[in-house]
Amino acid sequence: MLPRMDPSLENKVAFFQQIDACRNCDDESDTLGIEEQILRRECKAFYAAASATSAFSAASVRSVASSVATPAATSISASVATSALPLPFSGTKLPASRTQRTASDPIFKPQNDELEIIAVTPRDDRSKEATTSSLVHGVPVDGSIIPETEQQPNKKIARQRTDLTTRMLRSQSDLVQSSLPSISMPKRKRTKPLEMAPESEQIFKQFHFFYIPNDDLNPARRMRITKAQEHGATWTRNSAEATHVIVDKGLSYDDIKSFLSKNIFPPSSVLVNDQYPIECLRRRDIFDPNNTVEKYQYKVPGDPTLTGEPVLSRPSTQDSDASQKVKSRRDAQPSTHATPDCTQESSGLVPSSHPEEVQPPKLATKPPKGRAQTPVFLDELTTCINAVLDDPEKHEYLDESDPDTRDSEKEGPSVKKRSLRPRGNDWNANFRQDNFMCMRGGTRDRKPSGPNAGTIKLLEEMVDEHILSDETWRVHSYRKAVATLRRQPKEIKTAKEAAALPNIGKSLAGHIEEIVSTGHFRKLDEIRREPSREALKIFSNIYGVGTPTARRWVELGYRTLDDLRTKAKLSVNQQVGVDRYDDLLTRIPRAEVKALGDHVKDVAAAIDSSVELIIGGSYRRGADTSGDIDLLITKDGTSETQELVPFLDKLVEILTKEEFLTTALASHRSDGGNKWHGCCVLPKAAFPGPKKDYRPIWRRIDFLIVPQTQIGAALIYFTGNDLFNRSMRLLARKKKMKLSHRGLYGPGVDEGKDERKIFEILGVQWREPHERWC
DNA sequence: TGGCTGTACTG
DNA sequence: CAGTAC
DNA sequence: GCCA
DNA sequence: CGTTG
DNA sequence: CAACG
Repeated sequence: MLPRMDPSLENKVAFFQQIDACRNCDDESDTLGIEEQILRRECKAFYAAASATSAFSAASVRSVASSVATPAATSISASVATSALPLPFSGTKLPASRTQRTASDPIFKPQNDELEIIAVTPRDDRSKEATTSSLVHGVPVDGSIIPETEQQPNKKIARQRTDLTTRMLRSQSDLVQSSLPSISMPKRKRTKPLEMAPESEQIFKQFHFFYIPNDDLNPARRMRITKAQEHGATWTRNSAEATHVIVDKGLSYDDIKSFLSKNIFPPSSVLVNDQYPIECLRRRDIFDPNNTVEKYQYKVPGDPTLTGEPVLSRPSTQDSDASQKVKSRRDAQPSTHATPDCTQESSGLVPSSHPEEVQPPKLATKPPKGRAQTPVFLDELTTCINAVLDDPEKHEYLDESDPDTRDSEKEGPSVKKRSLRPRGNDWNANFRQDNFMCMRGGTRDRKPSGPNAGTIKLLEEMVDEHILSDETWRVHSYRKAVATLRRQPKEIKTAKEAAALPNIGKSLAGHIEEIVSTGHFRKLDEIRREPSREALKIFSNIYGVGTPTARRWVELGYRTLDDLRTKAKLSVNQQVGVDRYDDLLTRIPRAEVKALGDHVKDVAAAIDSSVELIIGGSYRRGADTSGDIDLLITKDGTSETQELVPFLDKLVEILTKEEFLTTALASHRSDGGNKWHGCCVLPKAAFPGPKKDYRPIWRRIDFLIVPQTQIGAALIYFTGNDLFNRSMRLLARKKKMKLSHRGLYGPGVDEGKDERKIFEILGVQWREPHERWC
């Protein structure tokens, strides 16, 4: 084990960093009055989140990437990733393993940037650095940093909360970037060694950032500050010299207004939220936060200038616009209701708490704005969806390369405002509109109609064939193309027309034309003619059977389910899949999903009335039938999955005893078991009609226990749909963050509790569950 | 030419 | 790890 | 299969 | 046989 | 599960 671990070195490094960060969370001494409370609050939250979380891992990223590629070629990297995976404990048992988990868990948190840095750093420096840094704080750093290839997560790494006695008050000078491109890397204590970015990326040079709270006690904030410094920014504590006032996420204008009024900020200073610097880095450009496509994405919630001005009012403009000045407008504002409802959806930032609506939400949300017409924002989700399955053009702003950008450094401290290309796009509006259309169909399926219904149907059939052929990426492309086609208001008849659309290339365009003109899709017909195709299809519909297995069986000469029953060796899950083949393929009427969910809720309430159950999946999106039932189980005040394990065990035990649950399909394995997969049947008692007609139909049901700190991310994940999730994740990644069912992570970002905030951070306009069909 | 979502269990 | 599922 |  | 991938 | 120690 030890020797092999080398590959996970990065993770280890990151792990230590995190521990370090956590440790510092406890740090309290502070001097800044107003922020003090805020700070503490934040630290606490972060600490909890950090310990409960585990999703941010480069390893997993790699793993995913590799899994996508050719199986053979990727095995190595994949294995590496796997080996580094900390298991999120299992639910049911193994208290022992838990200890280990605690230690390994944090490994997940590494941030991209850090890993990169580490990767480049020479080993020698590392150890040296580590030592140094530990001294810096006068705090014994737990197990030296990554000694060598040796250490294993195994070693007990106690997450000690050393009271940070040594809360160093950094002097301004310390804060300012050390001009020396330190050789060492900020592995452990990054107090001083800043890993300065290349000259070309010193986009913040000449800028003085003033943070609120203005300290680096919060690990997340510290990370952001460090990042900024590495890119040339100066961290100032002198409000008078601030060029940018960066307000932490979670703080609204109201929270800071008094602070603003008590200090003097230059009129030219810019008030932005913590996302702004991050975005600047991503774009490598100091853009105008007031004039971006994302509109108020970088403003502080409640900022009077936010509500006050119509979105378009100030086109590009220069600093002239007083709107972003921090200065004195503090007086006027509060009145401007903090809830900029109409102005921008971005207002979403509003701390409005939503315990999470449990079901398809109240209609209220929809009504917004009369200015709906404004093509103005395409929120990024739209963007991301487009990214994933649509329009290419609106991506431009994501460009990374840009030699041009940096040259213009000379400008004064004034903010350089560069408007991003305003994208004109009506089609975007169309897109949105269409999307709605889809949904609206209402409870019913929204597919029957549509100008391209015929074409879509054949293409979807082809998708199925490609699935059987295990042509993953082709399937992906077809799906995206279908999604594009689905939202076209007019019928696409020629290849040329088709090819002009996003996600439809030469090949598919040709197919489309063929379908439209001949009414047939030869390729499809051919494939279907293949003998054994039928068996292949039957087999891969078995739960627990994928195309490889199905194909193998076909090669072995099997053709029917009976063949399998008598001749094939079936895994436990596959046995269930075969035995209950028809049941599990039968769609579940919405009413039954609800009935099943209600039953579980009743039982759950009897065990612990404070536990909350939410039916996710397509049901939450408003589907009239579902393929299975997803139940998210959470409880107020929980921050770790473990806390709900006992409950889940009990729930399953009872439901099994009363024969609601008929079989378990998965859930165990050592640790990290946060879910239970199995089958259930509607209780006879609940069956409408004569008992004699009652035929229990086995349904797939999944329970997922989620600490409250991750419920938002979990909801997003388990609400889907697929394309929607992929879009979100892709977008997150483009923004150097990572989204998983546990939360959204990235430099300075760690959000899992609030579904809306995740949308916000990603710059995606909020969408109700029923609007998430892509 | 390489990427295309991200995580966890099974055998 | 390959395969499968969500 | 599409895209950057 | 238990672990690892 | 297959490979490994």
